[in-house]
Amino acid sequence: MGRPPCCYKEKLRKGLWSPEEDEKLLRHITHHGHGCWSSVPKLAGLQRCGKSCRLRWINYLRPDLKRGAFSQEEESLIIELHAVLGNRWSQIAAQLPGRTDNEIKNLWNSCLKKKLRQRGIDPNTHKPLSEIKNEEDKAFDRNKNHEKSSMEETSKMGMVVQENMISSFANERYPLEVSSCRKLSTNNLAANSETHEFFRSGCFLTTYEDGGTATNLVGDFSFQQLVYGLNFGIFKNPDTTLSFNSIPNDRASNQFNFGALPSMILPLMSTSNILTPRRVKNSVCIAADSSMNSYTNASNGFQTLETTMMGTSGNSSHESTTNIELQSNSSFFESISWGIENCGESGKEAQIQGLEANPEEIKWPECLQTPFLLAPSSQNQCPQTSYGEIKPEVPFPMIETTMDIYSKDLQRLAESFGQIF
DNA sequence: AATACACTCAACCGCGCGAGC
DNA sequence: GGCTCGCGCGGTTGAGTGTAT
Repeated sequence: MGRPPCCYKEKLRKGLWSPEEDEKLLRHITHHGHGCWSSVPKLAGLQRCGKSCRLRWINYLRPDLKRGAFSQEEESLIIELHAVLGNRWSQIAAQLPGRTDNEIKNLWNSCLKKKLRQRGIDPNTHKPLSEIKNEEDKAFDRNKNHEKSSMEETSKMGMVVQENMISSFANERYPLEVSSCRKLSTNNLAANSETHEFFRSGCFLTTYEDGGTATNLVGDFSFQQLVYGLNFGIFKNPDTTLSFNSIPNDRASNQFNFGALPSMILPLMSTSNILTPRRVKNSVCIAADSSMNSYTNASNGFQTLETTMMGTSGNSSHESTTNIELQSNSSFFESISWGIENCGESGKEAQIQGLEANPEEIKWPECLQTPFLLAPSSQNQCPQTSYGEIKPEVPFPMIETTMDIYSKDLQRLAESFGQIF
């Protein structure tokens, strides 16, 4: 039990401040500073306690206060900071000039918490609400998927993964495993604002000796990351090497290795570019948690998959959201099921060479012959392109996509590691 | 128009902490 | 070391306002 409030000592006013009171307090502090708050009311001629005066000054009268609604940037920053600092409102407020802890706290409680929940994120832990459920699902899927083993399908799709190449981050390993490749049902995708999947992943920003750069995702791959990878592939440097969804570089040998998803992108990209090994100059790993929601656009039937990636490193944190809009296609969604082939080096080489030699002969699952449409969610006028019709020489829409934003944000994170790319 | 409900936000309250005695 | 006091923080409240029925 703390001390009784100072207001109990005397008969002091409580409640809302009148303009006259504001005027008195403002005039006093402007001329004399606040000094000892407990003496302010007496000196300013107010029937208030010092605590109340202090609060009124800090939250309302202070001249450097920023008025008006919070910007999107401010909201994002608050979410980022909250992920790191929790409910330390004063520390959060210190990062937002002109904003008070009280203001931020109110915004959080009335608005931001709700927004996060709508994204399927627990505002307290900043982890997806579905995490526990997903873990249960994964445990279930692990058993099922191991039974039916997707080796054959994996081979068809040219997916090659070496588990021992997977780097760890945050002192943990997130090995690729079949169980993480959860298949989504159409019903799930049709649900409104549902978090489908949560995956922990590492994100690598890599520069190559030939001057190229790449963003590699690694970790607990999922179907969503496949879509994520498509998003990367469509809009980011389509005519050069893309390792966005590859297994991370094997640092021991400084060798770039190939991942599970490029085969999905092959019809869109130059095969040789994707598969040509490149020597790594530098690479930084960023730990990240991600969640994905889908929304259905009733007017055009498009699914918007919204991926939110939250990364932390040291004292900094980050959140970015990527949207990709897909036209619903039940056969496509239902049929995607891919796994990992933990093959040896020779097997990998053979597959790579095979693909390089005869990229046209890649066997695609029947379902993937069904065209699906891609368009950036913010630009519905973007050409709707059947992936089967895309030719490498056709220029891709190079627009400021969310992926570009994402890259910038990753850059910020990378800089927090003290590395410049 | 009346009522209920939801939401925002200013302000209050309790408590922890550190300084001073 | 123990006590008092002031400051600052975070949780909570409740008046005011907006919106739906």
